[in-house]
Amino acid sequence: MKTIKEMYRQPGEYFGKTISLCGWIRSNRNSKAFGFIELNDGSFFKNIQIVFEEEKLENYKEIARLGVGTAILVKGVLVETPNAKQPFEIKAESIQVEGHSPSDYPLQKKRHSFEFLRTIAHLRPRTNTFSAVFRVRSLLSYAIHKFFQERDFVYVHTPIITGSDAEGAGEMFQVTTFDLKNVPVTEEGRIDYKEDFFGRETNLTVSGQLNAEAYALAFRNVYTFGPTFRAENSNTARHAAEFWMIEPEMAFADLNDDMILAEDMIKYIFDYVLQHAPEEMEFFNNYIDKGLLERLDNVVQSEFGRITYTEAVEILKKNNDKFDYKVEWGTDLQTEHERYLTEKIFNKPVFVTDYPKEIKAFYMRLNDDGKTVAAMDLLVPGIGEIIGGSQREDRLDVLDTRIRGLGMREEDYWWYRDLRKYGGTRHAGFGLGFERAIMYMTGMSNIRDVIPFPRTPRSAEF
RNA sequence: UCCUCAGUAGCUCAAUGGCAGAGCACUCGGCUGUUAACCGAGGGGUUACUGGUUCGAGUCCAGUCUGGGGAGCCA
Repeated sequence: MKTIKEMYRQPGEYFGKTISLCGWIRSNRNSKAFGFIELNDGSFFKNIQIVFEEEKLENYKEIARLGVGTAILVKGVLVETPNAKQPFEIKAESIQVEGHSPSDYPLQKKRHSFEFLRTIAHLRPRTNTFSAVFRVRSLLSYAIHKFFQERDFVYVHTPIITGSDAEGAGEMFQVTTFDLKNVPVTEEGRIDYKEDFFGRETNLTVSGQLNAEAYALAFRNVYTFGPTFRAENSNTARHAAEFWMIEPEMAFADLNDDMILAEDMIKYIFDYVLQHAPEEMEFFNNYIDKGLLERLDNVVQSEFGRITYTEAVEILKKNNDKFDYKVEWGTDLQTEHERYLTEKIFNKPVFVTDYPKEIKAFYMRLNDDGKTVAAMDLLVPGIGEIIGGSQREDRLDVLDTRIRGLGMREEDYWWYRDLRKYGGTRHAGFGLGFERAIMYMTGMSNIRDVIPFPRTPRSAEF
């Protein structure tokens, strides 16, 4: 059994030879005595054309009637077709049906809306677009591991179930074995979590960062790559309740090292996919986003922009008449401001650094000005924030002041504080939204279309 | 959660308050090199749901549900 990918990659090896292929019919056109089947076997983005003739097949009439989606086994000879649209085709000697596809098969050999395809998430990987998206997702995933492994980063599996609501970052999904119709309560009438499975309140993780820091302070350079959960009622094209995140963490590194790593990583993984999925990338460029390849080439070759929050505010304030929300130092940048920076001012990815401490998380390192923290966001055209990172606060007394100032309890962070107490050092890391990277890479504009079975508010059908 | 737009055949969409329509798909027939093949015929509807206005509602009004786009939160 051969694959269609082998035909396309080394056609010369197979010309004139009889080969077997199995796959699914994408289209079937025929006339009285001959017909053409577009076959896709999942090994490759493109299809191969099967020519079948009445005089060669005893089951010609049956084959001519087969619908889109039918699984078949084909034996035939690969021949060159220099004057046709396709480079070669299979002259069938026999075609056997493996699985029929009745006429109510929802996929047609024409364009469907992404909205409709989301309602048939189990069938949409059989379409061109989703075939390309999910092969790129796989390659991008591999490229990320390759990038970090080549640099001797240690891959750490941080927990999915967590006992800390660490960052206070958004709503969390609670994990419990309680019978929700009969929850144990204490004498004071509160929920008695001591009776729950873990003996405490637990949730699905919103970030592996705090755990990754512990391993960075042992292995120096580490990364996590796994699922993350946010129970926010976010209804946008860029948010999902379950998504994947890559979180590198480096000891003996500052914010500048962090940005260098982020830039190197983005360039490396994009370049890897461009080289290993040329057919898919060309498809995206032609049918999803016309300027895609040009923009990605620009990303791989250009230096990312860098600007401090304070400088960005100065620029944006001069253009305040263009914005619905006026910019003022101390407020967080709105989407419209971020897009203006990355799309109009820089026209390429840009790091914005050193945000006011009030609008950033407690673990970010306080700068010498006492007003800002060593944080960085990487903004990219079309998507917005794709990476958020920082140098971590490694001075225990400063960290404690921050924790208390935010009304949090030091004892809840006892092990995190231990990392500063015993051999603490400067360290930094960031979080890359994996799906946002895929969106940027493919031009797909909705996060629901780059996750195989997406989970969003009111939606977990598959 | 807020703002906004939409929901009509399997899909993509038309239809001035007055007979429910087209293209594609599907079924049947035809066709000797097709490329989302082509030609002919046919079947296919609780107009998202509930209520209201009206002689008459796909169309107007109210509510609900679902989806898209935008915002917030963020990755």
